[in-house]
Amino acid sequence: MISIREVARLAGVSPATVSRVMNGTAKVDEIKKQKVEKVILETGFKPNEAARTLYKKSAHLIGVIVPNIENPFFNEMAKAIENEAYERGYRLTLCSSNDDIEKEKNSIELLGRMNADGIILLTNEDEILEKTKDARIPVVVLDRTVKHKNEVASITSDNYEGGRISMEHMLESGCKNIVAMRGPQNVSSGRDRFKGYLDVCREQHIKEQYVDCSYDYEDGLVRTEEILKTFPEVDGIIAANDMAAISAYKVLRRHGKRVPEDVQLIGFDNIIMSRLMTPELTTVAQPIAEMGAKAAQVLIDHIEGKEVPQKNIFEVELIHRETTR
Amino acid sequence: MISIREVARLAGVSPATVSRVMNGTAKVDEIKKQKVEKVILETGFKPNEAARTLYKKSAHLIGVIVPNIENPFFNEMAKAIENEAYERGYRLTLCSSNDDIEKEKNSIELLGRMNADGIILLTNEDEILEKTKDARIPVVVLDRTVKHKNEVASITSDNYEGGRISMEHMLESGCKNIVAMRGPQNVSSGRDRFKGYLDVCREQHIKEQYVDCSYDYEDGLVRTEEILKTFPEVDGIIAANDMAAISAYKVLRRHGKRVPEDVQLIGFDNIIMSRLMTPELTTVAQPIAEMGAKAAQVLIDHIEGKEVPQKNIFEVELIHRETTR
DNA sequence: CTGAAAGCGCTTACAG
DNA sequence: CTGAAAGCGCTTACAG
Repeated sequence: MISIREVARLAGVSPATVSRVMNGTAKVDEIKKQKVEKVILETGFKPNEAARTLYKKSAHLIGVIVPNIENPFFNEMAKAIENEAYERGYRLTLCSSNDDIEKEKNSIELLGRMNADGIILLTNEDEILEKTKDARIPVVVLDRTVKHKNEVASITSDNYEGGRISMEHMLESGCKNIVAMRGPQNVSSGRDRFKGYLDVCREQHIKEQYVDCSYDYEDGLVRTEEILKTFPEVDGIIAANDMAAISAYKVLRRHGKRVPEDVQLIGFDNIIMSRLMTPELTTVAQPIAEMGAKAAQVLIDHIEGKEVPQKNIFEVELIHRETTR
Repeated sequence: MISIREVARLAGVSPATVSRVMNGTAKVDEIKKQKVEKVILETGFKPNEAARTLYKKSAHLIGVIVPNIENPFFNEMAKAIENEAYERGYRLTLCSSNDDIEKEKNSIELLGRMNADGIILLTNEDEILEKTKDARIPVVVLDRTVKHKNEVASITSDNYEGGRISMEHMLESGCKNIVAMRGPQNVSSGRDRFKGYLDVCREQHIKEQYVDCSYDYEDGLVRTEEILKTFPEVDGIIAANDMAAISAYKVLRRHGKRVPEDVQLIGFDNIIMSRLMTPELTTVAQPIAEMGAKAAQVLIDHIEGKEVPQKNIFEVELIHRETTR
């Protein structure tokens, strides 16, 4: 690999001048500038990022930490973050624990060693929070609210409103016997969605009916069985998220229930799969792409010294498709 | 951030000794060693990777280049690669073009600047091949055969056999009027699968029937409509891959066809979604996780100077689920 | 076994 | 506008 020194020699200037031409950091005599540019083109010279990083203490790198990259929701988020970060000249490294907290901690440590500029956290683990805290890197949290003061900002959607919308829609669709899956209560999305559901119940004097459920496919299977056993008269299921709704559909079909004729079904998130499945899933959409982009924007703005809003809440929207009337 | 020099000072040794303790690259007096380790622990010192990379000209970094990360197949592959690479102490950066060839080329250039150690290519673009060639980084190709001599090795599954298996299974399942989707003919997987199908047709004196189809969901929708129009008597569809099968199922249902009663359906790949959907998809499985792991192994072995097998072909397997009898 | 020194390839005060 | 010099934080011959 050719170095800046070599380029300088070929162009008859100093390395400093080559650097200035490359980065546009100072005025350079037009003749010399063109000469340097010519040499760079001819030699295919590419500056060594490690050297730059070493000097600047910034790798133009953002770490994204997700609980589980197999989950399409996180996957789509990561994609959105990546797009925005790329536009702004930052790269991404994705750290997924897959229930392996050690790996996740390692990743954060590595992020520090690699001179990462910031972290976007989609995880709720307190251990991870600790780690990010002493990594001394700015953190933006996505899909949950701020917990610690080292966290610069949070990006969420209006999960409470989403919870209300899904219940209201089930009611409007004529369900008489609705059962909700209560999502994980250790994350704000789970709590807020459920609270929205609950408030509608109270306002309409409907008795709440729910089972607990995580956001995973496997658990969705188990919990739907539980619903069918506990509430055999159920005619509407509010799933914890789209993934659980996909499980619910499968279990309903296995039990010979037609959707939406016998049981109506609504998800949450609007992951891509919700549209690919047949029947297409009615769901409450979070603007996943916009949220991811916003997270990247806010983090990078902060890295670059700008003021950023601490709270960023996105609106949700009912996507009426085929699993409800 | 504290540096190695500071650690050395606190431990009363030279930076060289600290380095030797950290890396275990030379014998160090036990007393000093313990002292250094103590200081490292207390200070939370983490070596700066940029400095290391600069000296070693290796970032322990592998680039994975996929045509489109939205495609679950590539996604699952990347996941598998990441797991294996992580075990071996390498990180990954994912480069996805999303039809943006400029972005992809930029990514490869960046890979070079970042002192990446190797590249795993899942793409077939000739322009990309050129770029990787002059990046002078070892390349392993996944899911297609070697084209250029700068490519160290290839990892594929037995697509030809898979093509045969799917056709044979449709026949055994009693289909009388089978239509195949011919996958993209510019990639070896598409060509080989189709050839397998074709050979079974010839051996059994069956007239071949097919439409062209890409590996995408959207195209799958269009092509299935085409099948239904051109071959209204169809009772078996061999999809180009699982994604196209998911589309096919949707279109079949829209036309009131029952699966598998009226039309049987088989996919290819065994992506996770094929099991999540309802009905669960019969498919020909490629061992995605093993293939990804192998790609990482072979590449890293090569980076580390070992001899590696040039051709690595994995067996495929029929996964009989609910869309065929 | 160990330290001083050189060097990896950049960038940026500093002096002119 | 421009170059010589110092420095970013490591690692590894080299000499002892």
